[in-house]
Order: sequence, then structure tokens, then C-alpha cells
Amino acid sequence: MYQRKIPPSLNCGLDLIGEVLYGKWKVRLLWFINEGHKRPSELQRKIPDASRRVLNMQLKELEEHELVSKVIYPVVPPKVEYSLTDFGKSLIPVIAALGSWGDEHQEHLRSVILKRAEFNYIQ
Amino acid sequence: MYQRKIPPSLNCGLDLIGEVLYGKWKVRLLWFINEGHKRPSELQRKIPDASRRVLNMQLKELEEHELVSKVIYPVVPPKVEYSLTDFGKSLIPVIAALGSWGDEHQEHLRSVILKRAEFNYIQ
DNA sequence: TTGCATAGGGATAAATTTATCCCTTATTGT
DNA sequence: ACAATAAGGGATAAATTTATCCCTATGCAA
Repeated sequence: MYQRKIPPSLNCGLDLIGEVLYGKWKVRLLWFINEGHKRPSELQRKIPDASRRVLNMQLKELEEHELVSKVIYPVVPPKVEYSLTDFGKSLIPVIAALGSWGDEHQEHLRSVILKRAEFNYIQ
Repeated sequence: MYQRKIPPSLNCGLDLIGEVLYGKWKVRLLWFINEGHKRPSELQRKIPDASRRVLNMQLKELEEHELVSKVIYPVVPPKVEYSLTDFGKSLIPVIAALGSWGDEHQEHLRSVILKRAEFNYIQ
């Protein structure tokens, strides 16, 4: 696995939460798990833009950060379920706030994101 | 400048907010600007772990996403001031929620972050 | 018996983000 | 004269994160 070389900044609350939520799909994973989509395959279907590989990796980090817990059922075909820990649950209102703001400002956001994209994307 | 190759996902509110806040220092920049630290040099002093270069780049993106506005005073030595747009201000409560959660769970966060770090860092 | 679903991970390439280094301009303080 | 401050950006290297591809295993259904 990749070995970090630059130590993280852990000065304030924003640093700390950033350290556990920084990852392209982590917030969505937490959200969908909270919604009851617990199995990796369900999560994959909810987030088709992500590869199975990255989801696994980010789930593992969420688990190491104790935001989710994982249960492996010893059956065949394999069955795995993730759920939020109490710690993870405490984050849901914050994620809800993020999502609501995004929803409320959907139009403006799309507009500025796409405007900037015009200059910076290869078609 | 770097040309993106992979288009962003813009399906839900979480995607959208992620698109404008994803960047190592962006949330902190918004926060400190809101606190009244408007000049680049002040921001740099508030965030010494970041290089001046990245802060400039991230400020530029925040500006392109219309979360902050920039005023250049035609004086020597140069003077520049950033401030939040109304759109940017609307984000402050959300950032406050992130920061509070981080502060409230400071101990646990430090613990899990460092525990995971033991396995993944080069000393 | 071929194919799909389930879960996961190694190896490697590519994409993206940050870090480093250096250079410019003009004024103020020493 | 020389260093410091202010702001910014080009060039390039390094770090970090994602994407791709491929391989394992087992029972069930067509």
C-alpha cells in the first residue's frame, strides 16, 4: 500500500474532519450506508462513476477511521455489510447540511462549475 | 494550466458541493476570509503548512466558482483583498458545522488518525 | 457447462494535486 | 546599497489519488 510521506496538519477541527472525509467518494459512501445500502454491490450500483476498487479502498479507510464497521458473513457467495458506527452516525447531520446546500444551490453550482470547465477540459 | 480529462460527476448536491470544496485548503481559506483575514499574506500566515503557490491556485478556483471575489488595489507594494460573495457567505454555516464536529470529536479523531498513520507513514 | 453474482486485492498506469525553486516589480527601512 | 514586504506565476518534480486490467473462489440458473 501507499506510504504517506508528508504528515497531515491536525491543528483545528477543520483539519481533523478533512483528514477523514477527504476522498472522492467517502461522503457519498457514508450517506448511502446511512440510507440503508449496506452491501458493497449496492453501494457500487448507487455510485456507478466510481470503480469497485476505489470504493473498497475508501471503505477500508472509513473503517480504519472508525466511521463504519464491517461484518463479513461466512457464506457463499460472500456477503458483507457495512454500517455506521455511533461516531459515523454523528456525522450524518453534517453531511446532510452539505447535501442540502448543494441541492439548494444546484443551478448556480452547475453554472459556475461548467463555466470554469469550458476553459479547462479536453473534449 | 492543467487540463482535466475525466469529467466530474454532477448528479446530486453532494457531488456539486464536492466539486467546489474539494481542495486541501479551500475550506480553511473560506473560513479565514470570513473571519476577516482578507489579504493573501495574512492567509498565508494563518495556514503556514500550505505554500503560497497552492493558496494562490486554490483562491483562484474559489474565485472562478464565485465563492470569493478579489479586489486588486493599484498601489505599490501591491495590495489585494479577497472577500466572500453572497454565495460564499451562504456556505459559512455549513463550514461551521464541519468545524464544530471536528472540534467536538477532536480526541477521537486524533486517535484514529494517528493509529492509522502508524501503519502508513514513513518516519 | 458457460455465465453471472458476490467480494476482494495485486500490479501498474494514468490522472490530479501539491511542493519546490526561482524570477519580477517598486517602495520602505537600515 | 541591501534586505524585506507585497503579490503572483512559470517550470518542473514529487506526492497522492484514481483508474484499469486481471485473477481468485463458489454456488446457482439456464
